[in-house]
Order: sequence, then structure tokens, then C-alpha cells
Amino acid sequence: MAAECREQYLMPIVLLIEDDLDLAATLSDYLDLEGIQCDHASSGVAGLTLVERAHYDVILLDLNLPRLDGLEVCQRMRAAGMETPVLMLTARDGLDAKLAGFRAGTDDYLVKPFALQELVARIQALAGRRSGQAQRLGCADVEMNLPERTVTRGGQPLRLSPTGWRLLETLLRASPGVVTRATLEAALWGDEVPDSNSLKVHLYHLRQVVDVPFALPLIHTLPGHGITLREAP
Amino acid sequence: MAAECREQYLMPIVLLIEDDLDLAATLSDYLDLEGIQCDHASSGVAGLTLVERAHYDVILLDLNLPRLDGLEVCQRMRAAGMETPVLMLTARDGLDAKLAGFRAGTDDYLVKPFALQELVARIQALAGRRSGQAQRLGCADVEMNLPERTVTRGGQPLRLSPTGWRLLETLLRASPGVVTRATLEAALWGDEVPDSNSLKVHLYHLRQVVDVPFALPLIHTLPGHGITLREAP
DNA sequence: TGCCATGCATAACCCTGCGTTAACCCCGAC
DNA sequence: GTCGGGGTTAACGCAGGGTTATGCATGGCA
Repeated sequence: MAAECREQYLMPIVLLIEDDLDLAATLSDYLDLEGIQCDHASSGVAGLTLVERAHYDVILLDLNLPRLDGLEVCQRMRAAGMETPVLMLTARDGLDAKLAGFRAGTDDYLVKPFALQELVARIQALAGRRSGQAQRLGCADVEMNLPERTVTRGGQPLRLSPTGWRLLETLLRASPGVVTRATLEAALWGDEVPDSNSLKVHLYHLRQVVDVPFALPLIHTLPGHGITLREAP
Repeated sequence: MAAECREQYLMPIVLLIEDDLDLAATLSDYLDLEGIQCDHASSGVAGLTLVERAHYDVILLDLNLPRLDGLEVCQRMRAAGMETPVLMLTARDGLDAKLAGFRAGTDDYLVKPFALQELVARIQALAGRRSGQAQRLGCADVEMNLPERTVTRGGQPLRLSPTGWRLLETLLRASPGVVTRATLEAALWGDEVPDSNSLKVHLYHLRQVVDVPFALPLIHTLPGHGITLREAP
């Protein structure tokens, strides 16, 4: 996880199921560099439990796994009703192997050795199709899921009022940049700003939810400039 | 269950945009044999107009087209907001060509010569992801079978009025996303919304059927945002 | 033909919680 | 010392949303 706020709003989260730990580390590092967050499971069973527990945009699935092989994992996922796109990674190039993969319910099939850039492109294509779920805003450990209308900090869900939501959204979109109070007021109310006090009250409430319960405050005011949402003041 | 659903989904309709008429005829015949209906356009412009006019599950796009090449066609489709999956067919195997394809918005990339069976498998994967849910919708332990017009929760059948059905269907299609009340009203009545009260009454009745008899409520309202159907609020 | 069940629209009611407002307070700049 | 930008707090009004009751259609059925 990169320490700084990401400029990319579109940050797919993938699960890599792969028993070769060296390869897994290489892939994971590269994907992180490309702005794709990557969880890792080293066996089929571990992968299946992770899939049930968390949300992923794409699943990278090695075909040759020790006990439970990739085909089986994919079949079980589909049988359980999971629709998450699966990208099968394998050294087997034969037509029959590919067809078996698709029959098991995979969405794409990439033969090793492959170019890492192609892997990234295919992940993005698969994640983008579910465009609804891929739209997230994030900064530090704050994550905002736009279609689901949920915000979490450090994985913990936050309760926001409609205005609090819009406030946080504008700050996130600008992050790590600074937003002037005038811009915030315009984002909340347009031209008809209710009272000069309103904004600071809303900011106060937002901090109560986003900052106070946590160790590190993220909302900083740069006096005379405006407000910013980031780790370092 | 879900596996059977995939197999059972039949007759995707694809559009083949290809200037080589011999190849087009061969592909088209083979796809027809496999139960995939295939329209054909022999130029980029012709393809674009067809795409606007009719619905296709997948678009097979040759990269090398006379005037308007495949990349351009794909870009224009995406710019126009079309989300139809595109499968690029081409003789060019280079990494740069592939990356350019994905950058233009393609969903899959198949290098000639390819096995016809692999083409079919990839078409079905692309079509299934979009319309595989055409038969059956589900979320948590709720299952809706569209052709049979039955809904169950935890295996137990639910009795829904026509309006309740459409309401639940809209929520299921969006799940786990949030649907605004305006969208719901539009889905139920179009432009002629009867009364501002009607929606909340129908929602109340739907909850009586879907949520109240069960331990875990699934229909949540996120104040100021809309309604959602999922496990976590 | 008349009865009953079902589904829908409408109106009325209540309550929670959100937004606004008006205070007061703190602190650094001048 | 004063002024102003910004943080904190409490009070009030109201809209959004949940709940309940009523009346009117429609359609099946005796």
C-alpha cells in the first residue's frame, strides 16, 4: 500500500491465488506499482475463503495449484454464485486446457510467460466492465465507494450525513490538493450559501466522524488557503 | 446452479466487423453452427451505424479495416458511451499493438490464427458476464428466477405483487449499488409518477415480505442517497 | 349478478435526525 | 489591546422517511 494519496481514483483490488511464492511476490509488487492493490492467497482453499470474505474486482488464478487446482476453484466460485471476473494464469498453452478453463467459468486466459503490461491491461479491462464497482475514491486509509455509497476508514465503516458525504467527496477528489472554503461552499450549495457559519459546522461534524476516532488526523486547514485531506499537514 | 445457468444461456448475438469477406463468411457460418447469431459489417462506418441501431452482446472487431481502423471504431464507440464488450481480432501479435487495443477500450484481444473453439469460448465469456444474469438474479439468500417468475429467500418462496416484483428486480439489478428514489420511481412508472407517497408505501410492503419474516434485513435506506439491497447497510 | 380477494393510490400521522442559526471561545496577527 | 479567522456547542425547525387506514378499481368465482 502506497503511503501517499493516490492520484488514481480508479484503483482495482485483485486477489492473486498462486502457490509459487516468488512469482506471487514479483506480480504483487509490479501490480502495486501500477496502482492495483493486490491480496495474495497461496492455496485454493485460502483463496476461496478470502473471496467469500472480501470484495475483489478481479481474481488472478493460477491453474496449477497443489490440492485444489484452478479449474476446481473457479467452478466452486461460480457454483456459489460469485460473479467476480476470473483471469486464469497458466503455463499450459493447449487448446483443450483453454477450453476447459472457459468451461469452468473463467473470463480470460493468459499463458505464461506473459508481459506484465498485458496482464495489467487485461485486469483493467475485466475490472472496468463492472464499471459500477470500480469507482472508488481513496486517500490514506479512507476509502469511498461511490456506487455503494459507503465510506470506510481503516476498514471501519463511517456514518455520514448527505452533506458530510458531499464535503468528504470534494476533499477526496481534490486530495492531496487544497480546496478553498469558497469552493467547498460552492460544491455544497452552489450560489445560495446559507450562512457563513454553516461550512465550519459541517467541517466540525465531518472531523468528528473521520478524524477524532482515529489516531492520525487527515483533515487539515491551511489558514488563509483552505482545507486539505491528506496524511501530512 | 450457476454453472448450469451459464450453459443454459443461449444464442448470444454478435456483430462481426471485418472487411475480408471470405474470412467473415467462414466465421459467420461457424458461429451460427455453434448457436451464436452473427451479423456482419464490412467497414468501420457500417459497423458503427449497426451498433447504434441494434443490440449486440459482443462485437468482433478486426483491427485492420480500410479507412476507419479497429482502434478508431472502438474509441468512437466508447466515446459515445456504448458499453458493449469488444473482442479485437488481429494478425498483429506485438505487445504494443495489444496495449493500444486495450487502451482504445477493447475487452479482449485474440491473435490470428486462432482456434475457432477458443473464439467461441471467449465470446461466451464476454456475453455471459453481461447477460448471464438475464435468467436469474440474486443477492445474499434472495433468488429471483425471471423466466419462471419466482422469488425465494433462503429457499422459501415469496409472494410479490407486480409492483413489488419490479421494485425488487430493480434493486437486485443494482445490488450492491444504491438506487435513488427517483430512479426507482422511473423504473416503476416512467414519467407519470402517481404520488410522492406511493413509492414509500410500496417499499414498506416489500420489506414486509422480504425482510420482516427473516432475521437479517436486506433492504436498507441510506438517507439522502437512496435504497440498496445487500447484507451490510 | 353480486361477492370477495387482491393490488394500488392517496391521505394522514409520527418521529428521527439533518441543517441552519446563533452563540461563545481560542489564538495569532497587527 | 483589538480584530478576525476558525473551532466548539447547543437549540430549533423541518423534511425525509416509516407506518397505518381508507377507498377504489379489477378480476375470479359462485
